[in-house]
Amino acid sequence: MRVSLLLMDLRTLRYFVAVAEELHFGRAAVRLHMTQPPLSRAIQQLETDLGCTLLHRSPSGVALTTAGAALYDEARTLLAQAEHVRTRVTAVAGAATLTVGTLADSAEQAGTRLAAAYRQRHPTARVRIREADFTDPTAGLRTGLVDVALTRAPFDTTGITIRVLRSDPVGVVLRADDPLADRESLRLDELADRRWFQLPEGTDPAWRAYWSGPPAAAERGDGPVVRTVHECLQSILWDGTVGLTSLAHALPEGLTSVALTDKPSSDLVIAWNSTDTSPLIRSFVHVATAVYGAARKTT
Amino acid sequence: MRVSLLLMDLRTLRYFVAVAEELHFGRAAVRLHMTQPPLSRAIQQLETDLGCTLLHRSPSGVALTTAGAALYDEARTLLAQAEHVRTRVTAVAGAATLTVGTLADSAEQAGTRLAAAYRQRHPTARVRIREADFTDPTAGLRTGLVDVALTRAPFDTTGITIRVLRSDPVGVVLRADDPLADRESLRLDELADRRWFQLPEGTDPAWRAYWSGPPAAAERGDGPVVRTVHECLQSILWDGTVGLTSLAHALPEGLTSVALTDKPSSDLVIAWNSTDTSPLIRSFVHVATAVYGAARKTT
DNA sequence: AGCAACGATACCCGCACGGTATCGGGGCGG
DNA sequence: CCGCCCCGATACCGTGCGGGTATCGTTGCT
Repeated sequence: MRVSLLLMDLRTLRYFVAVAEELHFGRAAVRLHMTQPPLSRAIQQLETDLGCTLLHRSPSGVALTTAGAALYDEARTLLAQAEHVRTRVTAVAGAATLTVGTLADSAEQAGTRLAAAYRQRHPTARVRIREADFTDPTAGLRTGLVDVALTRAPFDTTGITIRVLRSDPVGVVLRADDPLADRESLRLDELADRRWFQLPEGTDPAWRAYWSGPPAAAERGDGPVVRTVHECLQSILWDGTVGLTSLAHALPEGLTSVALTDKPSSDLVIAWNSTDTSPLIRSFVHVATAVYGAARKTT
Repeated sequence: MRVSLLLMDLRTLRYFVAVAEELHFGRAAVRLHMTQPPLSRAIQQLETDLGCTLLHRSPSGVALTTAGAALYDEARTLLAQAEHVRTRVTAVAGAATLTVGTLADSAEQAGTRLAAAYRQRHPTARVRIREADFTDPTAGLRTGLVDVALTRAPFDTTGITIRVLRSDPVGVVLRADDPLADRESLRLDELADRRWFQLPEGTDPAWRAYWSGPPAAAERGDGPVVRTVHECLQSILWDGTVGLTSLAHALPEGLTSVALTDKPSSDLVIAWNSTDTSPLIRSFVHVATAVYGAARKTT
């Protein structure tokens, strides 16, 4: 029968406060980052809920009724107290620390937006960043060095839960004066005879296989073993090695990237230990999926 | 991008308070008139929102963390203050009066449930009931005697907005010793030669036509003119007249009703002047549609 | 070991919230 | 005086979330 009917929640009160201060639905809607019609409706519902008129409407504007003025005062203090509750509780919870592992430049610019958004929501939490090199695609998740990792698939996910944040096409990085540097796109096997990066032995096999160039080159194993982005770029510049990269990156002078037609895209993922259900991690994942688009959960 | 993410609304806090007091998700869910799974989820979301664990879960029960205990105190006071806001604002609005018109027994038992639910939501509002007779299907809406009417369609709805609350089959009322009283169902024309009630001249034509029996009888106009339920019943008992009624009613001793196969159902409606948008009326309509099932709006 | 209790998870559905498009009506200028 | 404009209200639509049912995993007790 649905008789709850309690519409006076904090969201609606925030709406009303905005309208009461702007005395104009359109401007209030802008301030609330929404459009005018649902705001009008929300205020109407609030009025029917309380059973009294809060605003005098006229085509030239809006004025508060006495009840509206009363609600404005009450609502402001209530909202302030609600914020107070947040800070109080998180203060009692103490300064928790969340350690985020990133794989080289996986996070790039969005990572800073992510950290900013997260710090805004959890001002008391400490966020430590630990940047990993190519020896560990989990960036320290398994060893417990970090709580959550921004990294790139694929790697062994037993015991680890990941969420795909984005899927980037992958290309090959060449010196700008390479004969193939001007091509629109390439196939992997066109570069099978080049020297390709190798990842260090002992790293995750799936991950090593994905990033180590074409199978033939990986088999030969005549390329340099790289651990950092810097090593990759230097070796390309110095001895003409080639290597894979996500095409979203900016490259230094003297290097270009060419799209590959036969290499599956690389997933930027956020990962955490499946057994670790701390709210800070949940919240971080939540913010991350919000900052990037929608995402699907796996493993 | 959806970055609002402010889950700490009053509803969620009510949930948490219930769990904190019961220390048991199942019992808390019962108290909240819901089931356990969405409650678990809501608390989880609250924890990720605040970024700290509020409850220690174990298969044998639940315990508050220090943060949980803090939130419990804060939340209780905040909820109390929220209720305070309600009462404060409605008090400032003053004791408004809502006059409800009912058409004879249209409201019947559900009417009392409606009034109870409405009084519970608006303790300060005065509700006056004005019972109308059959001379006015709007029960005083047009003349401004009432703000809102519980009545029966059809009638002229220009300038009036109605919502159908329910649709009742209509039957004919007979003396229990009438030769046709034992029939399972009847057609209207089987009773065309009887004397039928007539409604007073000058009432709404559509309404008069609907309730005045078969066209032939209405044409003859040889039945008594009735204004009240009492008059109807008395005239059936005394001189064998017959009349229409919604089959939902209980009838006094000595009378029975028989279903009619060729009479369209009668709509129980709630009606108000279209120009009258007072929140009290909106709220009353809202409660009414909740008390009866879902409903559709017309005119 | 088996069972019972309890919270968590998976999955589904209806609705409410927020969006776009449009209306109505009062004020003001040409 | 008519037409345009401003502003709030309404209509309608799509989607995400809050609720539901069914089931699982774990733990403790018998």
